[in-house]
Amino acid sequence: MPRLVDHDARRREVAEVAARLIAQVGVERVTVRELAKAAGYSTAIVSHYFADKRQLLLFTYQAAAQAAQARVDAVLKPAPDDLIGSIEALLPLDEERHREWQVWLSFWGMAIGDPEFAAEQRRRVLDTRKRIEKVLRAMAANGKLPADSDFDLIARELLTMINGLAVQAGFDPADWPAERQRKVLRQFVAPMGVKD
Amino acid sequence: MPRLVDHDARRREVAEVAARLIAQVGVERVTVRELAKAAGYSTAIVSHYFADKRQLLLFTYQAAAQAAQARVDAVLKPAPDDLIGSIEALLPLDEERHREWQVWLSFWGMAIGDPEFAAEQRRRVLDTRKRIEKVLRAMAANGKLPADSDFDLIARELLTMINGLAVQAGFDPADWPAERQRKVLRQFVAPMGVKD
Amino acid sequence: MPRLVDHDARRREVAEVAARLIAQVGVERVTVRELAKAAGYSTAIVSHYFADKRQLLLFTYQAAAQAAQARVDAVLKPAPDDLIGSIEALLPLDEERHREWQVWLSFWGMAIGDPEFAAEQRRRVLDTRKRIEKVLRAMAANGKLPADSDFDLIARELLTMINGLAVQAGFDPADWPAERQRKVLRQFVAPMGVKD
Amino acid sequence: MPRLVDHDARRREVAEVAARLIAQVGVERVTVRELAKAAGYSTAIVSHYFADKRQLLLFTYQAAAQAAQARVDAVLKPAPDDLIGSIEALLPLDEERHREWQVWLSFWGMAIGDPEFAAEQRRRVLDTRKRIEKVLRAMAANGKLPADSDFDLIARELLTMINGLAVQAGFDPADWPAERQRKVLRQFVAPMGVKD
DNA sequence: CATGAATGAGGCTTCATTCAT
DNA sequence: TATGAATGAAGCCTCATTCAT
Repeated sequence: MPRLVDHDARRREVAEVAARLIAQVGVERVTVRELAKAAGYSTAIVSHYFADKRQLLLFTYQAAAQAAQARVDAVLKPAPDDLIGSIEALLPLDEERHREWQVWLSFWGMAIGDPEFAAEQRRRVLDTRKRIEKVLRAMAANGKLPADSDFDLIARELLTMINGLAVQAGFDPADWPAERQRKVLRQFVAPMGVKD
Repeated sequence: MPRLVDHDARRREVAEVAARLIAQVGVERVTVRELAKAAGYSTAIVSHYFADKRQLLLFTYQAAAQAAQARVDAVLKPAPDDLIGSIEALLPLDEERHREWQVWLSFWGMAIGDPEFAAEQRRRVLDTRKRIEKVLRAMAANGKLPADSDFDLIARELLTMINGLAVQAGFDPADWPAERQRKVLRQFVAPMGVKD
Repeated sequence: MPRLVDHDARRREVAEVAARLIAQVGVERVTVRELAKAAGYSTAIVSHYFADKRQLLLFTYQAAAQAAQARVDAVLKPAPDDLIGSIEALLPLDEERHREWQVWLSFWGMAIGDPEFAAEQRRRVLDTRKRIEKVLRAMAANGKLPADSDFDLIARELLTMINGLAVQAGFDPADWPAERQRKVLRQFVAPMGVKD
Repeated sequence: MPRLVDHDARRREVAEVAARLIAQVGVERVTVRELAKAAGYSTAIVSHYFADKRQLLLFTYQAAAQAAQARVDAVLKPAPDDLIGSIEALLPLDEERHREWQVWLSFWGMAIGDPEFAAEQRRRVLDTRKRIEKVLRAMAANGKLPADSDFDLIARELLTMINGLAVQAGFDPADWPAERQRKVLRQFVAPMGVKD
């Protein structure tokens, strides 16, 4: 009987290596050879677990998105109205999340001129916005936000800020230490009329 | 007597074509051949006017940045404290500026893993922020803003918003018509205590 | 006690599947993976039952040759001088034999540049010619053919015709229905002075 | 001004090298690298002059077909009813034509499973048959053949013989010296009632 | 100044084969 | 006996760059 391998686990493993590489050199400069070397396999490993290099990248993108979501969910599970917490789970406040944003930024570049990745990006933005909106509604239910707020608009503003912060911190982390990011975040949230 | 050619004009011309191509297919998928064809020159055009493909791209980046700056300057010259106007000169409110942001987004992808382009990006962000700060100070001088405002912080917030809006509008222009962008912009600016 | 497997039967089974595949896609495009899938085994099937992919193909070639011979023998057993019958047993008159010729044609292509397969092909031609010659001598013995005929030459002519027909019918079966093949066959045989 | 090159001549040159290689190792084992080496160019030469390796092979096939036709035409121009001559122009009677048939045989193998090459093969067969038929009609016009002959059928028989001879001579040239091929040819033509 | 020809490096992918289980 | 995992070699192709003209 042959050695059996958890196919999905191996895919995630490869995708994880890919993400690390992307953060370092950019999606478009990730080569199968480099990836294989970094993962400790031969170049054929990619074709073994993915139909295509493209499929690997798509999977990597989605895996990264899921990881980010999971982080947010972990915050919201005990406190479904923890707006600040769920946003901070997304911001590049530490090394790990900084690296994650490097990956997003790189994928954005790829999405220009690649309709499928652009669509994926749109999907993710929409999804994140809906989650933020849900948090806002939970806040309203708890009296932390006026019930007649324009939840969609506020969610858009918040996501706008998140993306904007991430872009800047992504390219200039030294100029955007966690404290400064949090300060801007508070500044944005303050005028929303949030009550504690 | 050799035919004289305006070297710099030719460089700008090529960069303009490059920018158009980048917006369509992404920086990393722009090939010298495609560029030459689009520009109506031979493939040797790059080596002729630029040391390198890389230099061409860098020049393209800088040229695009200058064009954006010029647009802002045109607004500020008659009205140095026109905050909304100068910001709107940057947002992807119409087809042309949308295309310009596609170029930025694409360059961001390239900047991941390319220190020189990342530095260029940092430079540009800093520069833009300084310009916004200058507008804010002009506003303060005209009594439109409290004199003790944290100009740096506000400029950061505004640029954060600009980048955030551009990312989202860049990938989903249908979801971000000019009016919606302006609405978010006003929403951001309102709590700043701007007086007219 | 290990499960006993009829090694040879398994080899023939695999070769049969290989022949089917060859007729569809050509020898050179038959992959072990595809073959394994079609046969319902794992990719290691080849190494198990054959030293090599090459040996598998050689075996397939020989098995196909034997099948054709068996068909001829079945005709000649009851009637050793049935020239027309034995030739028709070789011609691509129906779907099955058409498929068989696809296999031969494909192997011919492989034989170019492959001395071993070329030798195999020569062997088969020689063998078939000898069998035809034997039929001719049987005919002579039965008074159906002048005893002083040049049996070798006639056999060569007949095999020439068989191969020629098969090539054309192989690539254009619609243009070579059984009837037309038989017509040409009769036309060739007629001047030989065959008596019934 | 750049060095100009006769594009078509270069294509024919490359195709000629390809044909030589095909006769040696078989179409499917011709690699771009080997071809480039044999032609004295870099591997990029193929993509330079052909869209594809496949296109190169198709071109090679067609170029070889044209060369064969030209040889036949050269015979028929001064003597449009020279049946034997035009057929001999096709048979593998010398080294050059033997090599040419190696190429055909190899392409046949490729045509199995490749509809486009199979169609090309059908086209060529049909074309050659029509040319033979034309010769037959010229013969009839000159009283060398009964006017009511079944020209189509005779042409089919002759082409059948040509192909059959070529296959056998192709794989066993030692067994098929020119004289033997001619002998079979005469044997075939004799019963047709040709008058000189 | 400008070009088309030609290159060499390197990318992705496919495939027969080997190996531990 | 039989398997799925994994490999390394090799294939085709693309591309930025160089060079003679």
